[in-house]
Amino acid sequence: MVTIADVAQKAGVSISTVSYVMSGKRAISQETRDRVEKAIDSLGFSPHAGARSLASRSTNVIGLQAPLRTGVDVHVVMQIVTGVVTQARQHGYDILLLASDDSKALQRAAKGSMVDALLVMDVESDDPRIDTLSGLGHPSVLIGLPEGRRAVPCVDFDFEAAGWLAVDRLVALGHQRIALIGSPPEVMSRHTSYADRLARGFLAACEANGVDGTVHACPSSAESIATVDAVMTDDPGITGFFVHNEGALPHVATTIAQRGRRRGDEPAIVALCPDDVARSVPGLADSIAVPAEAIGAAATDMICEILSSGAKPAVRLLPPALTGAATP
Amino acid sequence: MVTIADVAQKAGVSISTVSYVMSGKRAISQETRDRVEKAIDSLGFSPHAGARSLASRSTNVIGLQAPLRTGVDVHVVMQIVTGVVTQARQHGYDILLLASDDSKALQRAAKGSMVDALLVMDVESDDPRIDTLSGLGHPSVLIGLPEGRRAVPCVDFDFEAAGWLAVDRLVALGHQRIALIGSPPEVMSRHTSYADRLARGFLAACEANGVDGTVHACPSSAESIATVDAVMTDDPGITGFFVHNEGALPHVATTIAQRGRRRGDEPAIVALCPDDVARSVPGLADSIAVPAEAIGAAATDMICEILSSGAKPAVRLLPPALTGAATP
DNA sequence: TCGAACTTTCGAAGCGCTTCAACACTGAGA
DNA sequence: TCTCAGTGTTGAAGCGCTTCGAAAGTTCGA
Repeated sequence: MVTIADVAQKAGVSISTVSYVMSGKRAISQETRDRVEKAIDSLGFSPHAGARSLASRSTNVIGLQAPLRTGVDVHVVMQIVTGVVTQARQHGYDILLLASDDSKALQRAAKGSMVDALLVMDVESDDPRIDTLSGLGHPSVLIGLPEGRRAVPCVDFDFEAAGWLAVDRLVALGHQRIALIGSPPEVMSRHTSYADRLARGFLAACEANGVDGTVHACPSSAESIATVDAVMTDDPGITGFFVHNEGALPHVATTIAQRGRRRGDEPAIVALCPDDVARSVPGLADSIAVPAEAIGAAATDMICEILSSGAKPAVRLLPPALTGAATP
Repeated sequence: MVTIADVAQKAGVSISTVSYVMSGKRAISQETRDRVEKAIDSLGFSPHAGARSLASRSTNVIGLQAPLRTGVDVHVVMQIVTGVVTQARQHGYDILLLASDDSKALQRAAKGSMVDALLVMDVESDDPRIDTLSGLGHPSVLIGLPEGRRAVPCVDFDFEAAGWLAVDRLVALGHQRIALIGSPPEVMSRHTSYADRLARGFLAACEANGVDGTVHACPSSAESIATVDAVMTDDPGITGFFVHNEGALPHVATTIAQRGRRRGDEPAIVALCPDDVARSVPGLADSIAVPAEAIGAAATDMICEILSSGAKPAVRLLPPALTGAATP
């Protein structure tokens, strides 16, 4: 293993000089700097992360707690993680993937000085991890928006605004009765933050626009077909659909189109999902992109800012935007 | 921060005794052990990971290079990662998620002593990372099966056997003309290892069974519908389908069923995908589960074994198994 | 010419842990 | 009684790095 001492010897300087060349924390003459850098390159030196973290009391690692259970929204989770990892590297950080999504894992990472900060995904309204985090003394950012905002920095998509946007669009297309085909029943009934916020925005917008809006939980498998069938049978007047359910989307889109054709009207669907998912489903009027990768990147930016400049905790909601009609 | 010295003082023993209690590397009397453990608990001590890695020259971290690009097989990637993370924790390891999927990232992690070993996913037939790995001096396991097996340990699903199994099943169901609806064209044309192996097994089994088999690349979006349409039009005699394309599966299943109904026969589909994906798609005859989580776990087990007992590199292929008919 | 004020480089003290050699005991065998 | 093996515990030497205080060298104004 090449150590900083080897580099120092080769460059004919002291160990501390090498260290200062690398960190830039003290002025070093150009000539010396060149010599040291050449030595570093030619020896292929890279500093021992453990030694560095021991001496500097920081690891340059961020812990990421991601919901690894398969199920809803794999694409979204994946893209958020991608955004986090990519952006972290930009800032010179690496990502430690935390296993279980409990408080224990967070504590282990923090107290063992394995990470400088923590990023927690899939936060629920009354998540016990929030308390854990505040007791930990490590900076942290939540991806998600818990109820009764505590003084914890959060980053999320503005689901409420997305609800409004979808309704506005469907109304503009001339639809008077609108249904939100949403998350699976288990997500709805846990009152997961994003599902609640979406429904809230959706219903408020319906009322503001003077149109009829209903919210329906929907399994994310093929069973979604039955759900949609039931909705369309119960109220044949519904012609506008706002779908937020990645797994169900292909089934739902097909079903709605078929039944619409059969009864002779033209239902419209606005989907809320990542862009590439929308693109792979035919027959969508429009879609609202969940900017999953951007969410991950934003959360990472925020935590890096807190780490470097001690920035204040803040809540950041990324605004929704309509994407033009997808696959015809 | 609580250090080992605090624990030692509280327990009235030396630092080294505390260390030996934790590592179990030397005999310690039960009485002393109890006292130390009580001190550890009451102080909430957890050792500094950096200090530990500096002194012991091992990090208890495994680097995982996962293909984070969205696209094909998000579920599979996700499940493999889950398997890896979960199993690693069982063995006392944590996972460092490597950003870009190039050699640089591997070198950075290894040479910086950030990890004890490397796990590399999505390996292609002639992947340059294989050479990088052998030059690194760190144990590593590939998830995937590169061509011309080098002396690198590999874990993967036995795609070739899966090809045989699917054909056997379709033949048993009475189908005489069979099509493999496979990966997207870009995957096929890169000669990605798994796609090749699947096709090889499929074609060999067709020949052995004396049935007609053809292989078709297929986009993983709704465009897959056109592909299947074309296949069924070109050769109306094809009634058995073997689908290995997660994104296309819902579309393909629907299309095949519809056209089959229209022309009055009963095509059968065997899908190759994770179990829960299969369950969410209606109309599958059977499916062959890709045991993604098990693959991740197996790879992790293998690398841990190499780390602990210096086990020999080996290739391990997980066998396919038919899962009973899915959603009716 | 002298010292103040810089600039550039260095020495050494840790950071918190592991581990080796060695020490202090105990009990058993000679 | 003395030695010897075995058991349990300790002191101290690092592991490779950062960083502080200070030394050495330079420049400049008085």
